[in-house]
Amino acid sequence: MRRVLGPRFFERPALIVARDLLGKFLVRRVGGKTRAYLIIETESYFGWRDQGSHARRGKTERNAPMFAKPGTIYVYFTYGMHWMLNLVCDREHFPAAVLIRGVASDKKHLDGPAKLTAALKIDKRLNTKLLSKKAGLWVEDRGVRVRAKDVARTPRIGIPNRGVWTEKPWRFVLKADRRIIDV
DNA sequence: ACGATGATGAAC
DNA sequence: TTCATCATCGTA
Repeated sequence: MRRVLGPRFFERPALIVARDLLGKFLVRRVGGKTRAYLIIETESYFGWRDQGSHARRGKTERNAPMFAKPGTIYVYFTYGMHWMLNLVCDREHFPAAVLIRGVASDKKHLDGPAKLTAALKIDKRLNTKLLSKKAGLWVEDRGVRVRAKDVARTPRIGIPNRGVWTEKPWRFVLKADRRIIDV
């Protein structure tokens, strides 16, 4: 079973999409080579009120892709060094996205949002594009069933001093991914 | 545990 | 103009 996920998958609340992305595959085609990576860690960012989100102060030049159609790729540069990959969710004009924080292949374990973008050669050239084979980046459902007991939820990383928004358990981690990869 | 990295947007 | 940020690596 191999199904490319389209806008309909992403046209749901970011919290739902973040959970549902665990066990799906992020597929990258670059230089004629295609590689698939199991998504093992995500975080959701939801609406204007979310004080952990780039959209917390409204639309800006940088965060504009968050307001675009679901399935849009939002890549931003931070700390002067790192590219972050986000997949836009929910309806158009509502700022919501899922940050992809970790992926794994049979060879590599890319734990950390900047590690995976470096390894997959993801940078601003993908920003604002729709996930698609044409863009060279898409998501596939390959039939992996993720059970509730294999999912850990924690507060999001790197969001200090934001009150209740710091505590929201909006980070999702797939446990025991090694077992799933070996299947 | 801390400094370097050096884009972006907001606070001052 | 200065500061914090959805981090990581090297050095201590």
